[in-house]
Amino acid sequence: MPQRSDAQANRERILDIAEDVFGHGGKSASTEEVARLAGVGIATVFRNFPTKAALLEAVLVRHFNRLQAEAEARLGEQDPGAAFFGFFRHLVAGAATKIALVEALLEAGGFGDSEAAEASHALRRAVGGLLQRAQQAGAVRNDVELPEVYALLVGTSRAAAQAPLDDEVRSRMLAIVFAGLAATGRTKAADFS
Amino acid sequence: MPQRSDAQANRERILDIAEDVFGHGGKSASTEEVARLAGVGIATVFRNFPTKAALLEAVLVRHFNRLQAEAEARLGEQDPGAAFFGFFRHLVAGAATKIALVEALLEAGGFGDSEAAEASHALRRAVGGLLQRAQQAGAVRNDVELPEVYALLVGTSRAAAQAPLDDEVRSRMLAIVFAGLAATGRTKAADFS
Amino acid sequence: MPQRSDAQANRERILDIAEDVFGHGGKSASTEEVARLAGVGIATVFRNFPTKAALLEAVLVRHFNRLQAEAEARLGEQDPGAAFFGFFRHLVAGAATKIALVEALLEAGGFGDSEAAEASHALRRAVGGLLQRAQQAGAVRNDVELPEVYALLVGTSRAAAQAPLDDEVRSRMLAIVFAGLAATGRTKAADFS
Amino acid sequence: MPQRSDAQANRERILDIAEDVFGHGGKSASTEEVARLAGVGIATVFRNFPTKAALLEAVLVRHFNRLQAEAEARLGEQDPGAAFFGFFRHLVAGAATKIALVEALLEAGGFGDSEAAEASHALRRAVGGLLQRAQQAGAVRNDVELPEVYALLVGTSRAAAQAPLDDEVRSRMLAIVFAGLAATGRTKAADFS
DNA sequence: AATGAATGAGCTTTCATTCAT
DNA sequence: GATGAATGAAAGCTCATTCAT
Repeated sequence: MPQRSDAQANRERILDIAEDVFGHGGKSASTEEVARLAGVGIATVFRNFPTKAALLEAVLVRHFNRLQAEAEARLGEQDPGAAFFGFFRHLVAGAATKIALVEALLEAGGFGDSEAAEASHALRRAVGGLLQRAQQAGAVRNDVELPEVYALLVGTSRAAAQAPLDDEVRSRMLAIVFAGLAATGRTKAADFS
Repeated sequence: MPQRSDAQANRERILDIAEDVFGHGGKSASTEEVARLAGVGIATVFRNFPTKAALLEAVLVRHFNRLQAEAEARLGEQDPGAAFFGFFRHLVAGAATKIALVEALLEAGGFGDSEAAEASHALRRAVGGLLQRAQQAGAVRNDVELPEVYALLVGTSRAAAQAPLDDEVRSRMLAIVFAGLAATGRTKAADFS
Repeated sequence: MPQRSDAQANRERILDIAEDVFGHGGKSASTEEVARLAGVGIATVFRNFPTKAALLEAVLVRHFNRLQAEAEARLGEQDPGAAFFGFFRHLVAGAATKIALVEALLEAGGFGDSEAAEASHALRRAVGGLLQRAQQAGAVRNDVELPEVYALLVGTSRAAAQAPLDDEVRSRMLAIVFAGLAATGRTKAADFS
Repeated sequence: MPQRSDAQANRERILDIAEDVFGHGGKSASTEEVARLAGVGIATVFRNFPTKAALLEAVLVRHFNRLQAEAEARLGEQDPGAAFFGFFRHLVAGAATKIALVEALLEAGGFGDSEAAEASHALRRAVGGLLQRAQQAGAVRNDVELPEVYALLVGTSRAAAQAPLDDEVRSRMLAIVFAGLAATGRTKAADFS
């Protein structure tokens, strides 16, 4: 029972734990477990997030924002191909234990006009930026477009989030996708595999 | 609410509805909804499938068996490349509204030594057969192996199962994956896209 | 599935099995188990006994009637003391695995005007006859009356019906009660222990 | 429906009501009825006792502990015979409306190594203490042992718990048992009847 | 007459959410 | 603000009973 601890700190701790709990157990994990692991009362969770959906959304927004920041940071890298494929790999690797997050990734429009929808779109735009640069640099075929690339990002993340997919298989799976995305056969993309 | 209409027909209708319901809502959809949509009492569902898990398993077994039959039928086709890529496309297209089923696809071993586990492995073996023939025929790179191919099958299915992914995007997504799998650049696989 | 078997035989088999099932599991045992063990369909049970309560009652009536017959048979024995104490011991020993039956023994008035109530009263009267003769013969104290004797019969039966009460303990328990009932200390009653 | 009145008081009220409800209806009485009579929501019952079995156990433990305390208090009495027979009478009188509790009394070992098993054994030991002192004082025959005495305790309680057994009959029933337990004929024990 | 599939009410248990402290 | 006890609406599952065959 933390006394007079800063409310903001509580909110962050709840989000951290929720990300973990929902990541492992899916959205069907219980709010009470979040509260318990966060070391706060259940009512404190509901004070900060009036609804379970709101909590889930907050987790997603934060996660999307992080990914967006990561993507935008890579926009400034020298090698646009390395930037694009590196981000792709980074996102998929990070999804390994975040089932619920990945589930939400594609539901772009499913959030209504919520903050989560906006965060999701912003991430998508950032990925679009990486793709465009990679195409202009000749690292990715010019005839692919964002929707299918994004779908692949989500799909491979989803595959990686399941339990029995070890690192090596994930790597080989990505090598195939990258080969398909690469401008000239698979040679170039293989560099990032 | 039909009574005593025909036991076998009832069982099949329950399975059909359950495939639909669990396909959309995931395994968290309620058994009661299955019963209601099937037009039977809740107890009838539980008479046929003593447990919710048993119902889900029965749905999966039937689905896996269908896919396996489809895969094995294609083993006899003349063009091994067309057989492999055609089946891949077929499976992904069919996954469009079957979220939970796809979820279960990768959980392969998670069923203990149940019937579902065996059905899942049988499907995997059948896919392995298609892959092997396609490689021998030079349609698929020799350095890819079943685990990553299966992961891609699952991942792209998962991506396709989400709501706002229309046919064209799905097709273009698969074109990328097929290009990555194709033996010589993307030329060959593109034929099946 | 017995075909065209005599209906009466079915009824008897159901009663036999029900006595066993309810004896072990109490009245909360399921009717379906009775049907299964009797080798008949569930509907056959309900055709013969329109209600679970009716089945239970039929079991009780038969059991009470048997005990009554046994008691009345002993009325003709030469030694009234041996007749009384012997019947007491017989009833308690027989109760060992018949929880539900014993439960019902004391509920004399609880059956309304049903057949079971009559059977229960008839048994009670028969026990009264044995008691009276034993008292007239000087084997049982004259100041005890049927209500408390019947209560002891039921109580010791109940104790014996519980699982971990082995034969020897039951015997020693009865020896105490018999000593209390005997006219002159415990000497006489001990003869029957 | 009081809210947040006082947790401990609520817990006690639930236990009180449960003792009553299970006492009358046996363990097949519904938890929902306990909640309703206690004036709390069903979930409140399950918050305090995570399982129906746990609730039943808690009721039993409390009951056993009370009886044990009573027995031990009587260990200090001057007249060991009065202590033993008095406790016997007290326990049987108290059982009048506690069918299920009495049922549980003999199932002693049936609880695994739960708290209820320990409480039951402790009670049994306390009764053993009373018995031993009464025997040393010459108030109870030396050749009786705890198992049969305990069985009689349970059996007479069971008999007394049934509906139509009025006070006088119960008293006369006990007089018989006490006469059987008494060291020299029935003279001595009759004093406590 | 016999069957067993179908039924719906009811039970135990869980969980998001509210509210008195 | 924070707490956690209390809530009621499901959910999964069982069982006595009915009814078409």
